Amino acid sequence: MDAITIKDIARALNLSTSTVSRALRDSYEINPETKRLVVEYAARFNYRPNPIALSLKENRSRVIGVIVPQIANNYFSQVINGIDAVSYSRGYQVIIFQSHESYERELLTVQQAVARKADGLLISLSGSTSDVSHLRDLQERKLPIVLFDRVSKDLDSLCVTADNFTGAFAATEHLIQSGRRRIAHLTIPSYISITQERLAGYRAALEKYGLPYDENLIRYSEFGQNNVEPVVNDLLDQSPDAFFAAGDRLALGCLAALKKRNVAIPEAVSLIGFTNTPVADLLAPPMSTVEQPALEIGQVAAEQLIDLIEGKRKLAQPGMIRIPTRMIVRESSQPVGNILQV
Amino acid sequence: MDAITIKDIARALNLSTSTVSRALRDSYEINPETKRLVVEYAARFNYRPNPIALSLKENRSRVIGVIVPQIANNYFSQVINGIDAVSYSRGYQVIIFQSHESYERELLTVQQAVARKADGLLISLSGSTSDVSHLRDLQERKLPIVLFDRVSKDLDSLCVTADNFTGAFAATEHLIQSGRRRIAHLTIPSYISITQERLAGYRAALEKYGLPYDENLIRYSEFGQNNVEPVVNDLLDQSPDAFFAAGDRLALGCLAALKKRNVAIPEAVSLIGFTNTPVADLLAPPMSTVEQPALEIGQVAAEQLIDLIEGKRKLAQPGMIRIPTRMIVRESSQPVGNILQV
DNA sequence: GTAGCTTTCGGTAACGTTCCCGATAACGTT
DNA sequence: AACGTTATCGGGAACGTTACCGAAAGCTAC
Repeated sequence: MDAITIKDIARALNLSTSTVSRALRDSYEINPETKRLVVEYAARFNYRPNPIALSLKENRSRVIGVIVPQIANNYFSQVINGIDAVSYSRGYQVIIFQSHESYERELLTVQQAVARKADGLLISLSGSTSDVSHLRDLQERKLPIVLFDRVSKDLDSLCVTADNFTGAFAATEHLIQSGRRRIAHLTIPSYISITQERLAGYRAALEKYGLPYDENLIRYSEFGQNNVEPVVNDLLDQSPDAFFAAGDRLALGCLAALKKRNVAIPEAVSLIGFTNTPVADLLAPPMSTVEQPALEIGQVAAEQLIDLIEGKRKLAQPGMIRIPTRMIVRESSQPVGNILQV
Repeated sequence: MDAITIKDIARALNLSTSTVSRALRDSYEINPETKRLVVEYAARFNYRPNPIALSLKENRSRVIGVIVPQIANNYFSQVINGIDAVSYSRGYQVIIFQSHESYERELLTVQQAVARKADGLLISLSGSTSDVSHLRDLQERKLPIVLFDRVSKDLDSLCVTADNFTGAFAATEHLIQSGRRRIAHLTIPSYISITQERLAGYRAALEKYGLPYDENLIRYSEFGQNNVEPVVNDLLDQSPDAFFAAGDRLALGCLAALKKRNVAIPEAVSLIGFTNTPVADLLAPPMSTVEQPALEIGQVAAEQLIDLIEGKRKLAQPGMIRIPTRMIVRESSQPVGNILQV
């Protein structure tokens, strides 16, 4: 037995489909008695409106497309949780796509989302995306888009990110204040906005304390933990006394590489990550981190997008919403003299 | 401008929609010249068939519904990656739903997936699900369903899980062989199948070595790291010399609780988890784990489901596919005398 | 030269739903 | 008594696509 339709109800009750439709939507022009009949019958046979038929008819779907580089990343899955919670409570369904850090896959998934008539898109750009014209096209076709985390200034859209500058500034300042002078910065490929913001925060902190900005201490690493190790090894030749890693994977990869080389943390080098892993204080040593409010970013992004979809906010009103970060100092970035106290 | 449809092409080329449709599907009964015209025009205006219209017409959607308790869990996100890879290459799209370990949410999401005309369902049961009649109903309506990880014997479906019994047996045996005698087992609520399988493996290993099975050493914990701590504290009163945690969250929660109580690992108690976290060897101490092949479970489950959907496998042919686990011994379960060697 | 075949296309219904336009009564108004 | 109003319902089209049925034109074959 397949699902019951409005036609089945109409046939069974000797009514027309339009009457049944109106009865179910509680239209004023239907006799209360008829309404009762229809509603009861529908309830008895567990009638559910077919969302596909509705999508076809109304050219909308009550679906939000979410495109992230990777689901298997605690940061993104927490963002998705935030998106999910808000969408759910406002009557939208979420479809998740992964770009796998590939520009081509991002293009494909965006097309799929559009084909599925998603009412709006929530996107964190892939690491290899440097051209956002595919998104600009969609925006010109009036498709609501909100970017989060990995945003781009080349697109006039609403963006929701962590306060990367302030977070990076605080992390760097913390390292400087705990006596570090040669602070390496490990970050992700550079088109992505967050890279530049964090780099700017790092640089601003150096400047504040009169430290030189040494390009040899900046390294870009591709994604994936395995790619981090050679970069870290390479950086060690510059004899840094601290690492500031600009991302989740980077921080863990950095930690793993340093441990493999038997570099003492925090005695030899200090380490602080820009991340969101819940196990940071279970690591060896417990890792200092700048925490991004992933859940909140997801919630805010979803709220903004749905406001956009429902016309509560005007389209093409770009802007940047920054959610504050929180620095958590743990053992990995203690000043050397203080280690025993911890 | 909205997306171009078959009608637009027909109008522009002075053809009928049926001709255009057939031309695009490369039907033999269309003049090659006409075909060329249509295909070129479609390519030029970037025509994409509307999947919603197709779903409505064919009562299928090329969509697989995946229902997991939580996305923000490395195990599940890896499974999803496996599902995603296979589905993608076989032309299916994946829609992910979260049950948030709630039976009610599971019911709801299943209904949504069905309403969206998912061609099949891939489900890992929620922790509070003890009744699977909602799934049995769907199965009787010929909807292909494959369970993974958290499966139920009350449903005659294909199941894909890790080899929980063998994995738990190996973990317990390893603890025994490294000199532990009072091995606590921390596990999740008991309706779920994996609980029972792992418990059975644990018990079998005890029996093999003539150790008593002490129910006081078995504890069930709800999900969420915060819920683990009181359970661990309670267990410590039974003076165990080892912990075998049956899940991702449990192992981490256990580690956190033990560290908080300053219980030395592995000197005082040994710890081994049944988990999938990529940071296990970065923890303090590096945590021994029984690794579940999450990616492979996802791949196999997706393959089985798609075979089912495409009729390559007969329906209602229940079975259990067990994917081997792999035990990785790290410092947290070293015999006390050996610690310094590591 | 007529029957039958092939080639190539068009028309229409159908999937489930909503919305617009009527239609039919019963009723009230003047 | 003629007309407008209200309450209640049905019919049809439309969303994009495909499948079935048919139909015209040209051809072959007897």
